[in-house]
Amino acid sequence: MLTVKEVSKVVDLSEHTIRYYTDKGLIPMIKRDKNNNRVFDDECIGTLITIKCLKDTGMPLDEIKKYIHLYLEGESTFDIRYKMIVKQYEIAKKQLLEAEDRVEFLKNKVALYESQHK
Amino acid sequence: MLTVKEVSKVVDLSEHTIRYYTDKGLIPMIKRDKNNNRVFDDECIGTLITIKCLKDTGMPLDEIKKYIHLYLEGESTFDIRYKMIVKQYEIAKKQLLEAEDRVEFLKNKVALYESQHK
DNA sequence: ATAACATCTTCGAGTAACTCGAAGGCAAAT
DNA sequence: ATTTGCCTTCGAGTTACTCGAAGATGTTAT
Repeated sequence: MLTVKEVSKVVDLSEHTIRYYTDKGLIPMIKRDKNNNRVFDDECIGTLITIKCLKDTGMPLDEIKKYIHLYLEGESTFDIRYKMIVKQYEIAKKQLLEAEDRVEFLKNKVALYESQHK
Repeated sequence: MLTVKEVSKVVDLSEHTIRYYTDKGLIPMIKRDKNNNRVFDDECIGTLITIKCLKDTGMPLDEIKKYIHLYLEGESTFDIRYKMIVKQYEIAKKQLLEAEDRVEFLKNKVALYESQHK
């Protein structure tokens, strides 16, 4: 059972961002303790990790929210959720190629600078 | 010599975004034709490609602008420019690892969905 | 020649996803 | 008892787009 500050370290997102996500309804299973503080269990943390991955593949928060809620609806939403994940998987693979290109590009730039350094 | 529309296809950025960049001063060497239309030569396109790469490694537009202008100042700014590029190169390598992790994560999710599909 | 169309321009408003700081509540430590 | 530290909510500000409207200009069709 972790606090906002603790999960912010675990998932590497700012405390502000984590509160923003909970308030937007992206982690609907989150509970509060007797002092009204957010408490994160393993399910919440797993959800946050999924949110982060989907966000980083460019999925808008509204669509991520939809995915989480479809998941909570159960088996009947299997097909649509599967399609959503496959789509992001394709995007992730494309992003990987682009990341490789950027590394190449900057590696060449660095090499160029170093060749000019007398 | 290309128009906004043409470069938008070459570098895969929207026409709006390209105008936004020129108006922000990120492509200071850009010229206008007799009808006041933006015209992009090879140098402009090279600059745009560099801008896109730096932006995708998370550099803010203001800092990219600074880099471009330092470049135009010549040799005296060599060291600072070199440091800026090395920094983004390190970030690009980190992003590559993260992109790999996302592909792995989503690949596993897809596999999980497919194992449950009867 | 004139009308229609495409493509360019500027401008201002709107949006997503943070990002920050202030003001205040509660609980343990000195 | 008060200071420290972490939590809360709220509202404002920022970045980087993103969009659409209104208008100038140049090209093509009749």
